[in-house]
Amino acid sequence: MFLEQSGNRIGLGKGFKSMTINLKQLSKLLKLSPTTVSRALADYPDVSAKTRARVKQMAIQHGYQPNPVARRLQKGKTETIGIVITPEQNYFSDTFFIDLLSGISNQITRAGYELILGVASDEEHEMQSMRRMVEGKRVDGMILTLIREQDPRVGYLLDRDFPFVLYGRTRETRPYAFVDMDGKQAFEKACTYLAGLGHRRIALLNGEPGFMFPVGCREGYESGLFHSGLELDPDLIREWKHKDPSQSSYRWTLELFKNENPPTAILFQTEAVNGIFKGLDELDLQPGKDVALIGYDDLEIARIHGPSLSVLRPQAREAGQRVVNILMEVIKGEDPGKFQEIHQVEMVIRETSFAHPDSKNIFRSHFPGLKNLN
Amino acid sequence: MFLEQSGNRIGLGKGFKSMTINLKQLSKLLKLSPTTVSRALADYPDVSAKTRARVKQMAIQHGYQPNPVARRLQKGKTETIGIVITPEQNYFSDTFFIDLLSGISNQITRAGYELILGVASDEEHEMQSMRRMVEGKRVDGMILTLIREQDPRVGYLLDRDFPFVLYGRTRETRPYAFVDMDGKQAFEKACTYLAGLGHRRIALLNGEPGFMFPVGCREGYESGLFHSGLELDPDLIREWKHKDPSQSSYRWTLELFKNENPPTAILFQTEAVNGIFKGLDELDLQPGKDVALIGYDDLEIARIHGPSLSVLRPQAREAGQRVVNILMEVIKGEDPGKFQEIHQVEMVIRETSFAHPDSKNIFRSHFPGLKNLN
DNA sequence: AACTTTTCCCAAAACGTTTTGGAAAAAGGA
DNA sequence: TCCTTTTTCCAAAACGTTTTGGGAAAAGTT
Repeated sequence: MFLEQSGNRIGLGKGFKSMTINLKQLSKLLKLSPTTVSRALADYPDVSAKTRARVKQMAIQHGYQPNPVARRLQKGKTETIGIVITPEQNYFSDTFFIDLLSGISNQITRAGYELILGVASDEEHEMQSMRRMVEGKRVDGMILTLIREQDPRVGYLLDRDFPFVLYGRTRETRPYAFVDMDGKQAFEKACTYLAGLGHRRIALLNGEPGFMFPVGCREGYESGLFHSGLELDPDLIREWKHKDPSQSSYRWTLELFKNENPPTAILFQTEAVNGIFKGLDELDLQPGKDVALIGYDDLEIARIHGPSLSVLRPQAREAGQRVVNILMEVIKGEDPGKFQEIHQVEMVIRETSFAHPDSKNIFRSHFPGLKNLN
Repeated sequence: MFLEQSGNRIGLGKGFKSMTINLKQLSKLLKLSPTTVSRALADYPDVSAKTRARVKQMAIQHGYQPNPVARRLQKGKTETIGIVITPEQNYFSDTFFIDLLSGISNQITRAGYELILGVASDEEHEMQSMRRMVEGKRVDGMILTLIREQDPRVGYLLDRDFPFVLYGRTRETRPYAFVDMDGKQAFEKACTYLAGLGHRRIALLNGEPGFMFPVGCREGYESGLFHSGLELDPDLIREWKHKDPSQSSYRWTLELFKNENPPTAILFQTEAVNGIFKGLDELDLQPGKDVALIGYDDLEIARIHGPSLSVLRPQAREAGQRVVNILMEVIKGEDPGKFQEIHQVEMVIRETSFAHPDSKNIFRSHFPGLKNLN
């Protein structure tokens, strides 16, 4: 009764902000030692059920929450994990990266941890931002994205035995933890699928070299061609740039069709879709009719252009959650080498991937002798 | 000499991670008290220039950095500021939001602070995430974006006198700090400009109602019409949705031109550009020829579609930096009401905003009597 | 009744800083 | 030389937790 009156109603005017309660104050209220209160809240068995209940009730009544900074100091952990993103990261283009981040963030919150964010304009600042976090003892672990084939960040972290998890993979012989999408399998599946629809000239508009992701895509593409009995034609492979996915993909699309034996299908990352559609439009080619398309990533733009885009759809949220769960294990001291996950990517067939009659005509015009188109 | 040998070369194999040095250890090395070392590094005047130099040199030699967690506890500050983003935030669509974030992040780092990120799936989780930061004493201040007309977050923070800065504005009578773009002035400028080019039917494809941003855009639009002696036609105003900017803007574009007296120009947020271009294409209208376009935000997609898009270009990076600088002042105890900034937005004229002959023809066909088109 | 075990609680130390309130030594003034 | 001022340093306290290492009381055991 007294408590109700003294605790909440009054003092609301101004000092509300400072009305946060202390462990010491709480323990005084309970006529217990701080030790016991702390242990009661942490469910230690050496505090009686009765007092534990009493403590907890009083704690919620006063809205007590342990000061995280103090706990971190005592525990010797920052309860924080770090991530550095870069604007170049056109992963940001649409829902994909935010989905990944969403999975990461939610899982981190669930663990009572914090996510600190660095934004770096280039490769050098990226490293600098990470070093600040690591050497400044600001985080317990790092999450790395947009991995390059040769990625100095990985070596750096391995050298000092600092916990980290990659979203993606890199060329590194020492064992490390990662979660990656099976881009290879995805592109192989898409390529085989298109071949099955009768396409014989399948182009690849791939991501920027230097990064690891396009490597898998290309492997899958080549493997898909091989298993379909098709030959690899270097002229059908192009790379768009991270800085201007639309412009570069537009340019490459035009170039692809200057080929005397142009493609009837294109595999690409969905970031590039605007450029491709513009290029095709300019060439008077209809997506899903004259040219089949399958994009990697199911972005919002994938659904706006003329016929809706068939896509390979990675589960970004789930991947983000796994990255965090794994990182927590690594922080606990588990062997990072044990955690190497490759997630399957589903294929969503929409309108751009069907072998249209016109597509077959184009095809025939190139190979007039052929009959069985499968 | 001895130091070189003992310090770096050896011990690299494994224990590197634990090779971080302490204030106590450092002071022992220097044969000084921790007090003096701490004060030397903080440039207090009561430590002699000689020892200060000695301390600093030893500090960098051993790579000493004060443990931020310990400092935070002692200083009673978290040295951390929080931000919560939501996937709905299609601000993420392209460079705009990442630019804002980049400005924020860099300035925070410069101040020696940390940026912690929450990702919330909806309005409710947004609040929840913020409360965790505030009531959990995890941050010294908050940055709010994507502000709604009635935004419960603002009231919440004002109620407990917690430092925060808005990127944007809301309907709230109590004084608070914000940085906002002058969307009103921008749209007024664009509208007036188009009117000056002879356009008499100017449409507005505005952002989702409920948010504050579209309010200013509309005000500017109406004001621009008024100053150009044009009448407001409610039929020329539509709103796209955050969830699917392309789809909804596509739909509304088609609808706009069902009007018996259709627009010859459209003002919109660039997020919606894909839908508009698709709609116009379907209607066989050429952007920059049959219809003038000016978008708000200079995104990468603004440059890919047929003619390059004229845009209103807010300086996101600068705004982000200002937000942080202001927040630091508010945290120090300055009156938030003193910090209310409205930044100008520049207009970049490219290809879609010129009054093309055809545009005038369309215009004439609607107002056959008129002569002076300005 | 005496001894052992279990239950329940707590005082003190520790985490790594910064700040407070001097104190010793050096320098200046008479 | 003695007193005052300035310079230079430091011991101790504090920030708010959690963990360590018991210790007293209660309950069991013989």
